[in-house]
Amino acid sequence: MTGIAPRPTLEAVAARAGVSRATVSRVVNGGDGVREPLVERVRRAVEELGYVPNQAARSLVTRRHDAVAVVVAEPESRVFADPFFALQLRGISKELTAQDNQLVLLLTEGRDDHARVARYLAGGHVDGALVFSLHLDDPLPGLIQQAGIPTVFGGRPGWNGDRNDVVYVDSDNRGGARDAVRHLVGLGRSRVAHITGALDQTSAVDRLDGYRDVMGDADPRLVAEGDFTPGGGERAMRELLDRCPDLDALFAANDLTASSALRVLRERGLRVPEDVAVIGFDDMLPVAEQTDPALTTVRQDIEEMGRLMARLLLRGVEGEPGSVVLPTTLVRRGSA
Amino acid sequence: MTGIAPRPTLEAVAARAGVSRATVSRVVNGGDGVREPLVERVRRAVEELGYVPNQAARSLVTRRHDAVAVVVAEPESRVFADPFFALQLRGISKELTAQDNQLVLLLTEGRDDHARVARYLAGGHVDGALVFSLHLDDPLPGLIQQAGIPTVFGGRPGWNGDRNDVVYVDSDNRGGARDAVRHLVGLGRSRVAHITGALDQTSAVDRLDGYRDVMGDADPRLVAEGDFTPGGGERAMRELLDRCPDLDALFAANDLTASSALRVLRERGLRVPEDVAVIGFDDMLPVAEQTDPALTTVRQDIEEMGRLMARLLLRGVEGEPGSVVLPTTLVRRGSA
DNA sequence: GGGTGCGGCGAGAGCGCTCTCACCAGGGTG
DNA sequence: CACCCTGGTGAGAGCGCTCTCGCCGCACCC
Repeated sequence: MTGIAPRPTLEAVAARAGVSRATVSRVVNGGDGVREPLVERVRRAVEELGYVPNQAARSLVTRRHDAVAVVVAEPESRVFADPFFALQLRGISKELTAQDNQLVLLLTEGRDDHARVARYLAGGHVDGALVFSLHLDDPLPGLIQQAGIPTVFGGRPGWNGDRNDVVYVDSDNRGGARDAVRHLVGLGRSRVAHITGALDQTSAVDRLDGYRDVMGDADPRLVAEGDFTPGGGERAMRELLDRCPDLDALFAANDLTASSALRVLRERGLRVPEDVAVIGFDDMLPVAEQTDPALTTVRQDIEEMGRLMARLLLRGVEGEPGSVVLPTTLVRRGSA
Repeated sequence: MTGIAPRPTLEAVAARAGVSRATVSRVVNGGDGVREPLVERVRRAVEELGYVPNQAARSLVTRRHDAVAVVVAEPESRVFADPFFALQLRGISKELTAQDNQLVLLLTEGRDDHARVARYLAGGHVDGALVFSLHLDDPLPGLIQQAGIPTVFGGRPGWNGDRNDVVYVDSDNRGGARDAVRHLVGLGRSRVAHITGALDQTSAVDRLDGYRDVMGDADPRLVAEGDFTPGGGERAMRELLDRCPDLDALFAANDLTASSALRVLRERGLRVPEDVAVIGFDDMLPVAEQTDPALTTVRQDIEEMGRLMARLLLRGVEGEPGSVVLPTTLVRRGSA
């Protein structure tokens, strides 16, 4: 329909401003070492022609891309229906935008995709990668490390400790869990139960560890395994009530779990918080605020985690000594 | 730490295979017009050297990028905590991956970002754009159309009709709403209320229109304005009950709204579905299945919408006559 | 006044690829 | 036997940019 406007090149701008290509390039890239009147003339020419640098040409010589890949391994669809990830993505996007970087999103579906992602990353299309490693046995992080590009992980990767060149950003899952359980104990509760998350994820393991830090191994029957989903939470809660009808508090591994637990408790005629005090984890607003009663929970600043991941990556992973663990805060509402 | 492996070039592969650069290029790009033995030799050389084409160099000459931008205007943070978008993104990602395209995610925060996005798109970094235009007064779609790159919209854009060169993918919001309301009427309900979505979004307007298609303008007091959020749903439900205590059914603009309405109804001592039958919209699983009773709702295949958007864009927008509206289905659960 | 230094600018190479074009077989055709 | 295709291959230009290098003019100093 419309004639495609031929995009102006550096050459065109140079001609219009009456200078060389090199000078235009200098101005476009910050203008150091060019005298003011020339800078002005070039700026005007750029403006008038609507010049936009060709990123492909630029990358070809600089070998930089001003682009970062965000890799999300998604073995189960559950992960993606999770506002958690969306918020983190948002934080990442904000930071990248602020630094004039683009966000290339790589979602993987199953094992076959791993090779594809690894090839893409190794292919030098992006300057770095932000990786969400969700499961302990996920081969993806390893493949990516092999690709040899700067990488920051979201959440502590499973193979912990043995590789100290790994940079990650995580919440203080263990500390947050401790705070929650201590709060319950401070309320005078002594039979504090815990529904874990999916234990192939470090966040779930860390939260369980936090619980144990306070409760010790007192009564192992007070711990039931969940999987972060409402369905798993429901099952675990029933299990717990059958095993330990005398429990007087619950620390759930996340808000979704806590929310289903709340339903089971009501169904059994137990009052919250009078009979059983309940605390969740995440502070996912649509969930935590809408339960009845509203959920006391451990807040983690998810968006900030994302932002930090991006910042760490861009500031150059090499310089950074290690990882960042963000603090959590207990948010008191009605349930405990 | 490690010596950075110098990535092999076409030249290197050509040398190893004993052919010219041109021939290697041909093989890498499909191998048409090259005789079998040569193809084999080149393939082996590629394999041995671990050659990966340099996308920047390629784009420089082809002016293609094999990358598509996904633009999400996000005036409110609400949008992003929405699984809706995540699912669509997933569909898009699957389709793009299948076609060897990359997904560049552009999230906009407020007005200032619009110019940035427009510049990026006009800058020819991507081959096309998928745009989620959420609000009627959003200037972004206009700006993007100006950028002159192929575009497919997610959801019918606000400025409807007057531009028939606009391609979009949408659910049959109006038809789905009709089905829902008809179902309620079929249940013998006559006082069917409606809580709308945010009426600056076409999906909300279309669902309201669907409601009116069945109910006519009978009793305007049976319609209350919501905004797709739980808070708005709660307020609207109270309003409705105060105005029309005799209502016996509710069609809510989405599941989140329906879910809060359910809570208000219970709080007022009304039974669902005996006293008031309730239907939502979306079939967002974590929400719709976890309410009490489980929510009857209008399902839209969100992931398929995303996939279709990508397909439409890649298949060449020019050839396509127009837009696609996907059907919805009523999912019966306990609430109606 | 002639060297020396230095900062601003332009010339030109070259990043790794695609694509046009010319070349060169080899096999039909008149 | 000269001719023309036709299909496979290589040579080479050039995409738009950055960056090194060398030149030039202008102090500055001995």
